[in-house]
Amino acid sequence: MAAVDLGIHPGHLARRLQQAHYLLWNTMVSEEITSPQFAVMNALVAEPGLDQRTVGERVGLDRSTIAEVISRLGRRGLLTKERDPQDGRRFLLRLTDDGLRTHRKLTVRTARMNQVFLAPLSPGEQTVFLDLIRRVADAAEGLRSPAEPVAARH
Amino acid sequence: MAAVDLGIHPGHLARRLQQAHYLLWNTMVSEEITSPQFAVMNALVAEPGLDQRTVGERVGLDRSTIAEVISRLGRRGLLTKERDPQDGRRFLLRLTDDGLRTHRKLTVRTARMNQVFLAPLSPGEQTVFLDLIRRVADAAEGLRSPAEPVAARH
DNA sequence: ATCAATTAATCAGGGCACTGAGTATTTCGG
DNA sequence: CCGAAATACTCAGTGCCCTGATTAATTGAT
Repeated sequence: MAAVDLGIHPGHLARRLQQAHYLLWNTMVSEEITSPQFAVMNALVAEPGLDQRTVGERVGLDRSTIAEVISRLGRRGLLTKERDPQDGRRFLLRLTDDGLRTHRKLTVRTARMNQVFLAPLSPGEQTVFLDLIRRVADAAEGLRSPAEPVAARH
Repeated sequence: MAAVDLGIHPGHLARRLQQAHYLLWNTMVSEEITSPQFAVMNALVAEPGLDQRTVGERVGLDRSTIAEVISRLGRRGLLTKERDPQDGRRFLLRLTDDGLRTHRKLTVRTARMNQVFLAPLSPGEQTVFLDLIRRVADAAEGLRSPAEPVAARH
């Protein structure tokens, strides 16, 4: 019986946490717009005219995923995509009026959902919770690039 | 500027946490076997001969996803699937010798990965971290079924 | 000015996750 | 015993997530 207790495996718990969140989002926020889609819209509210790659960086989505998410948002008429006249490789992204309206509406619901989601924890625990997740996620993300050798250059 | 700070949104952090874990798993544990696949194998080490649905319940995967995961594990010869002679609807699942060997090998690497993953936190914080995630995930999962009325009867 | 690296975006391919609909088998009420 | 309800699994469809390869545009070094 070499089985392990997954209840103490952070990865397994992280997956279950995300699934729980997915479920709650779907019932309390929107069945149309997903959480990653909202994150992208939110980034464009903060900084209109960002290009695809940068948006992905802001919200933590890789190049392929961000392309799909943006294409879906575009199909629904929530954002526009136009070539950067300064740099023909980029597409500049902007929310439409509809996109702005949707973002505003979801912002309210999202706040409510967050309260429900964190309700099992005391206010103090909630703060700790967010802090701990952030620290673990940040640290692991830092491991991505094998510590660029500070570019000694020429 | 109605943009929100996603850094205090537990759902957004949960997604980033899971992505970070995915990355670390891929580099430190296995590029072949994924974390959900390991979870399924682990459930079958603990309880050989479980049916598909129950395995899904144990590891937190829905009926569709568990079917895919099991089909992949079967294709690689890590588990076998045979009809339950007692109940023709079920398939009983068992790890092969190869599956058992693989599980044993990954168990070691998984433990190492967990250490690295949680390294940014002090031992005390690690315990709190796991406890908080578990509580939030459990509570949200409890919201799934609209509170079965405790079946008073007969 | 030109050719080589770099960069933004796309495409192909594999895997996880959910819902709603459909099939086969078992169970239960009358 | 028999038909309805429940159960295990499958299938189709959508969306997120990653990697490796490709294409188009820009930048940089000779």
